[in-house]
Amino acid sequence: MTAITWQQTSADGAARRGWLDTPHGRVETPVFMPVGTRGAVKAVDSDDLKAIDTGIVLANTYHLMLRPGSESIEKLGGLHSFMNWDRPILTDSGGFQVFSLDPLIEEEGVSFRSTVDGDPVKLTPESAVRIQEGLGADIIMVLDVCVGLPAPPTVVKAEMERTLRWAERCINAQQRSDQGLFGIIQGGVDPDLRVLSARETAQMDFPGFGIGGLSVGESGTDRNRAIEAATSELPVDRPRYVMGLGDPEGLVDAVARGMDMFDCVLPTRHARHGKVMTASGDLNIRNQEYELDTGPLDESCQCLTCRHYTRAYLRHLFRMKEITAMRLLSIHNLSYLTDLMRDARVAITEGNFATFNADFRETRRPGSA
RNA sequence: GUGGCCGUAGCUCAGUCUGGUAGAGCACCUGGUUGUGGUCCAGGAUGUCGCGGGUUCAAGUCCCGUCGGUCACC
Repeated sequence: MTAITWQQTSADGAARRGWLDTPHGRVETPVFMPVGTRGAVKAVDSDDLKAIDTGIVLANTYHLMLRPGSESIEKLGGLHSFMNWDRPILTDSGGFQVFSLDPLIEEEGVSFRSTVDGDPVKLTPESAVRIQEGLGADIIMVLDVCVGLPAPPTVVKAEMERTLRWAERCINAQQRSDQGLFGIIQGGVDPDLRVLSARETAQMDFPGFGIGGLSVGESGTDRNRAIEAATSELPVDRPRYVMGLGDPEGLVDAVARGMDMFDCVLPTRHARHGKVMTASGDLNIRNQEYELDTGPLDESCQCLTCRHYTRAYLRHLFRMKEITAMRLLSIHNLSYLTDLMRDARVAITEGNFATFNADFRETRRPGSA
């Protein structure tokens, strides 16, 4: 009995719908997972997330190991209890920080300088697993090396191979049986490397697979090709998680190619910067054109923000840097992506995903509003 | 009343000594941010240089006058 299982409930072309079962319940896929780096999705709380119908959230090993420390969280009863979230949680391993914080990478592990106090911090495949076991998420990730693109092919290949070696070490380090450890596929935008990485990773029999190293500046065409290459080698009965992907078009592209899970800071970060995702395209709430606009952010949205507040009011709050603006815009953007995935699931079941995809793209086009 | 200082973009002010394309920060108007540092970056619009006269090829800058503000002293 593995902690994490996934089963397909319907499909339309390559797109697929399913159930992801975890110790904290079932999540319908495809699903978007809000990012709660330090045990909180910025600007919103767990009640807000439930109102949005968030099924699962992500938290971050690197940030939580520094503060408050996984030992503290373990003593406090684990991450679920700590953050008052009784639905599934996925923790990222710190692999992305390998990319974003530019640490020293050695075969043993990676060495960072702490972003909190400047102290040297080391993360190895074994310690990444140990820390994630202390945090107690339902799904944990292997420590990988995410290479910034573009990068020399030799570097992409070498770090993809290092990720494979580290994946083995993570499996050997795992002690808890009530968590699902996902492997991560690397290989940049080279389809051959993606195939190789996926084949080797799939042989390790993980209960699910992350596709990492994307959404780091590559074109949509390159990303889709990399996803397709990786998928060709992945088992059909395991969930596929595209790490860091969050732009609406990218999500639908990935769902069309059989991807099941996504996480991204985009909806919440954009919210804090005034950018709003809507069915008729993105808009910037600080723009002057909304000064006297009494409509909702998105006519087709039923979120708390769209039910109660006007664009004019939200523009005012945002320009005045009122904390409430961040909460309300975050609620909306998270709702938009959550609802987009819900609509995709329905379309898959009804067998009209292609129509859904075409309509989505048409209405998102600039000026179509 | 006398003396000093100040008056330049919506705001706060550089630039005046030593004349040579009207500037900065903030604010304003746009764009960017993908396994999170509420940041940051990039671009754009903005002028009766208080007013009047003079000197000069050329004045925000030098000279004279004047108006307004402010401080000190009577």
